Amino acid sequence: MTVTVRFAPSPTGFLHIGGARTALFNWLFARHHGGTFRLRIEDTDKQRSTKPAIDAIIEGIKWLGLEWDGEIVMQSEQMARHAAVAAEMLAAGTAYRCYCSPTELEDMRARQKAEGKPMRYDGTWRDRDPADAPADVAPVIRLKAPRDGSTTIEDGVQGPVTVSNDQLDDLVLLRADGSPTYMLSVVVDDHDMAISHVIRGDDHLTNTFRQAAIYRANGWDVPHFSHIPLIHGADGAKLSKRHGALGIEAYREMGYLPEALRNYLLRLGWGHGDAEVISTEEAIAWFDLDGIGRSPARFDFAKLDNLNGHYLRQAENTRLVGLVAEILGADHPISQTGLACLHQGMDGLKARAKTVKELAENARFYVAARPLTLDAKAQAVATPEARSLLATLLPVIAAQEIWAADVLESALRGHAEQAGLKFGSLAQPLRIALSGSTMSPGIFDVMTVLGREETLARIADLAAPI
RNA sequence: GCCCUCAUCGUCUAGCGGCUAGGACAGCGGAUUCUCAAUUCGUUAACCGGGGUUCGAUUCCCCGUGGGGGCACCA
Repeated sequence: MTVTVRFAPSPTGFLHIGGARTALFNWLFARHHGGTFRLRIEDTDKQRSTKPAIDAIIEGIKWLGLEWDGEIVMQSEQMARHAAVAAEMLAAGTAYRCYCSPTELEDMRARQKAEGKPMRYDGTWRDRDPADAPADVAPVIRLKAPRDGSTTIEDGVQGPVTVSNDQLDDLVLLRADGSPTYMLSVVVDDHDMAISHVIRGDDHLTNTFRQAAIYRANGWDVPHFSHIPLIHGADGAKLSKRHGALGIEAYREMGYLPEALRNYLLRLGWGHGDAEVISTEEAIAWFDLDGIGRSPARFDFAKLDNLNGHYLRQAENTRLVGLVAEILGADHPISQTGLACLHQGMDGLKARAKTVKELAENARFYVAARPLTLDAKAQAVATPEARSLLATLLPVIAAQEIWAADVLESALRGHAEQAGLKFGSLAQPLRIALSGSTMSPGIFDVMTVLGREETLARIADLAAPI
């Protein structure tokens, strides 16, 4: 069987984390089966769809590395086709015109709610003579849905799910203004695009029964559905705008790597034995519907951080320098020597960061101009004693002919021993002189990266005058 | 209100009738160490409740409780 899947976001906002995971699962499923992954923008709601949202979604998908196949389908461009299908259904007798006004429908629902009955269209116009149609009311077109029996779908995640057909009403296919509803549009588009598997959020599960009725009314094959549970916030509440429902670009800005986010999202709601760190190749090889969990998962930044740190350590230095320079360069342009320092110091830097943002902050001292500003903790270390200690260290360091980490280390350890000092007691003053902070990569690596001249100058800046 | 659905450590999960209920993150303790990380060793911690079915239930069934979703001329 040819596998064709799609990701079909509606551009009424950014690409949020749940959507990103849905896209990822679809992409992996397609790649796993050597199938096709399509992108369709469901922009039929002209009021709420915006161009910036479309761009943000496309950018987000690209950033995540989920390349789609073929052209992007804009749902709004298919509206004439959707309307034509509605007309065919009318002609075939699988749909009918309904002249109920919105007020009548509201009253109907209010009455049903009061009586404790399910809120559904009662089928007033289903069998009524079209001759009774009021002349001044524009009708909607409704599906003539099956009323008896029940509908079962074999969901790839939830298993068989059955709903009694009396729970389903005659949904609107075409609005009074002639525009298609979402229910019609998705079904027609999925059929036209030959979608074989629909993998989407849980929130569509009960809609699936209505959609299945549209497929059947047209004699079309019903695709295989899989409904994945939604992602919740850390507190278990539904992800809302104020509850961490951030756009994917926010994660980039927070300093997460796309491969880390992919790995995290994959594990959130999908498992493969004990596998935790999963490469994209492995993900493609292993991904299956069976592994998708049935219960909603909470988003956990601590685990994302851990994974991100892992991928940061794996990442190419050149790439990281580029990302860091982008952040640091926003304040001041970075000099060539600064860039060189970032390159050379990156091994030491990336081992200590969880996010690109943190990496950039930790790297700042390499590109900072003298004299360095000491942070609060560093200031506490910069006592008069520490300053005079630095003064005594200066000639020892300056005397080194060979500027290399191991040479500097043995020189300073030797000096500490001679002076009867613990090595740690001179390491911290040196660290704050070199980096302005109480934590940094190893001081000998820092010295090597900064070079003799800059190292001596930074120490001299802080050393007590002799 | 009606319908659908879910339920294992704090979190993500493994388990698919018989296990000392496993792993990962976080936490805690130790080792290492020039700081912070990384690394490494160890450790705390879970089957929502009640009924069944069965020789035996985390696992199957029912009820309850709790969470989520849907019930539009939104998508």
